[in-house]
Amino acid sequence: MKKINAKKGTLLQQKGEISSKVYLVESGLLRSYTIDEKGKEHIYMFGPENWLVADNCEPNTPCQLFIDAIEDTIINVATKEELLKEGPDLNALLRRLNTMQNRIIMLMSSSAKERYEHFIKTYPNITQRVPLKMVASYLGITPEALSRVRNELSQKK
Amino acid sequence: MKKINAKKGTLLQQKGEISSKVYLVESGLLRSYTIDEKGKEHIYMFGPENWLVADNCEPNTPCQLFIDAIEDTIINVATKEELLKEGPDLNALLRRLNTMQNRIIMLMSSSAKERYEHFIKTYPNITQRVPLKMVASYLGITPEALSRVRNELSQKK
DNA sequence: GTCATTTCTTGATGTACATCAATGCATAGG
DNA sequence: CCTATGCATTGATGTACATCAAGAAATGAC
Repeated sequence: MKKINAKKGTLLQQKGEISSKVYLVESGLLRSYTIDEKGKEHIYMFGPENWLVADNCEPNTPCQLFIDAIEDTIINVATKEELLKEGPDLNALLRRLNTMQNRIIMLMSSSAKERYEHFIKTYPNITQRVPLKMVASYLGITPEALSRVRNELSQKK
Repeated sequence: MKKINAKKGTLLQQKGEISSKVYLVESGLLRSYTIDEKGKEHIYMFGPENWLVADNCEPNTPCQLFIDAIEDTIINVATKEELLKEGPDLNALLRRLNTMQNRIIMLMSSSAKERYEHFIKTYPNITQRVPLKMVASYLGITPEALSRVRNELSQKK
């Protein structure tokens, strides 16, 4: 468990690396994402204070995610082996599974607008801290589409 | 840990129930799914032999998923508390996280065709055992769209 | 401060997929 | 055996979103 200080913009991990680490965010903000064949980014997860950010790839296979710092960030880094030995936090794991389940259901059944509304309710602080195009990427839509959704919502009031 | 025998069509759990159980499939096939406001089903997961099927909802809150038997199925049922006491299988948990990560990335970045191709590679046996409309539901597309995708793919050869 | 870069927005157009409707085939139940 | 129900396919049409392009506003580099 090593504490490191990642300046905004620092790339912590690349897609394709074998030995992926686990990043416990103390302060700041990380993000994990893929880049598809067309060169398009898809944000998988934001990692604000107290989040555990990791690529959940299979052991000894190349990972899928890039991880970088959106803000200057202080992180505790560990290998997965270290973490397993320490005995991982079961409740945290279950919470993580819950988050992912919600995300999957959301992606399968909700419109762009519904996803955005859910996002600002669930992560109000993050919305302020990242460019909107990253929110769009997290929601699985384009920045243009998000802009129009926001327009519509502000009209309504 | 109680062993039960669920006939094809049996509903094991409803959306909205508080105390959701964990179902370890011995033989047969389960499925978990939601129904959205428009009455549309979205299959969250198939549970063939040796799969653990569960709604990963937060403790003491209403769950989101229906779970039923697609085939005559033999299951071991446990409460989450029981399972936690026994000490859960960490590797299984990590594999689960990996599966969900792949699913999320797939939903965010792939076309209907790509998702279907990935599905038949990953779950070749399931494709044979369920109606295509359930595959479509799992992939997040309509049966009509899946039919056209399959058409296209068979033309190509 | 100035210039360059990124971000956000707006409009025009394109497209992948949904929806709706009709038909042919299975399958299951009485 | 016959009928009802569910499943798969096909065609016509609709729509939510993507893509492309341009401009304005904010941010950052030096």
